[in-house]
Amino acid sequence: MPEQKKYIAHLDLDCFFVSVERINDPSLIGKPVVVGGTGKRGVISSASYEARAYGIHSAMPTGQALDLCPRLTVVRGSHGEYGKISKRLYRFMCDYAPIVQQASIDEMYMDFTGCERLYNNNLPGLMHTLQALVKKEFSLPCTIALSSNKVVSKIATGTVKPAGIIYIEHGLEKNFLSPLSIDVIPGVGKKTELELRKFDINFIRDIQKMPQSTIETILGDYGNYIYRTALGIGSDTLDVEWKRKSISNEQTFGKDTTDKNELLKYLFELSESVCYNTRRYGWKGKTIKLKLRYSDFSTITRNITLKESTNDDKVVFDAVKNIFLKAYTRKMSIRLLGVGLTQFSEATEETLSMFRADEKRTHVLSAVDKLRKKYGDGSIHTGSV
DNA sequence: TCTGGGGTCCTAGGACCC
DNA sequence: TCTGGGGTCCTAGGACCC
Repeated sequence: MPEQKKYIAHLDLDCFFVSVERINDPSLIGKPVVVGGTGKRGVISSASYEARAYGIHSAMPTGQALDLCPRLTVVRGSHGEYGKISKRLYRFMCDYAPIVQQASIDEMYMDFTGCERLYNNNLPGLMHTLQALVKKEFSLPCTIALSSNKVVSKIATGTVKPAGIIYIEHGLEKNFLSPLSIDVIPGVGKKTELELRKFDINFIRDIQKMPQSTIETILGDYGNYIYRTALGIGSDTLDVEWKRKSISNEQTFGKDTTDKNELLKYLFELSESVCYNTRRYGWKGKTIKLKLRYSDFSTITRNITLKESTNDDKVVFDAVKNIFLKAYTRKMSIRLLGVGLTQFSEATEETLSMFRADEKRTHVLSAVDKLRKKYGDGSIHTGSV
């Protein structure tokens, strides 16, 4: 029996956050609009195509975007809603594809291998149907690509956005990729792009033409991945069992500060919210991470691994406070602090009730969590510094 | 109006153990 | 005893993605 042909689709929602806001407020349709921070230090997280025409893109400071387009509409956005819609769309697609992988809040892969006959030997036609269904059922525009593997499909959606459909036939992957710029390869960011351009490598065809060893000399082991991608070779296996590996919370202040008491107060709140989220998963973390960004944007991180995993606000705060006081050495104001938890284990009933004192504290914490759920996040704290 | 917030993965060095 | 070699865990930093 000949090897089965793989059919991997990549679906990408077009300027997802903006599209959702346009459902809530149709007056935004057709206008340059962005979702992002409206404050002094805000940045863009999603830009409509009308806004992109002005050179506006995600991660750009909002102020800069307003300079480029003074009539730009900036919407704060409702991130909880985006996650819910994303989940609904995932479940919707599970009715059409036997395997679906949620790749991010606005992207998914679908494996249609073996479904050719089910869809009348017309999978490209199915892509059009799905696109129309997403528009009809979710009022969201999207782009879909179909090819033999994930990375080719992902690159392909990027070439036909927004509202595009593209099908790369088996065997034509290399031809399709050859005229494209190197920076469309997922994983090639600013640094790698610059490094490759130094060697006059500007298009994927430049990589296709060179021996694999050359690119490996430039990029090390990473060159192997880049080389294979350039040839159109990539994974055709979907990862459906993704598990979160860290939970963190960070905050950039409205104004930089050197006030230690104020900074400790922030660390306390960050510790609280990280622990709250960790408890919601029923997990405990063993490694606690502190992130500190000075006003000159230089950033340091400090870790500490505990003997026992925890999701207790006080334990995390005490550890974070400790490493913060040691790490804050420069006489410079701070613009951001972050707290994170990793190395998770399940917080089993057994471990939760190992000690009486612990148990008592767990009761207090779950009572606090209930109140939080009822009255919102900022309503209650378990103490203060 | 200079630069958010949530993540993942990789590297490299040091500690420590056998 | 002028000092190997793996393996694993931990830490710090950095590139990258959405």
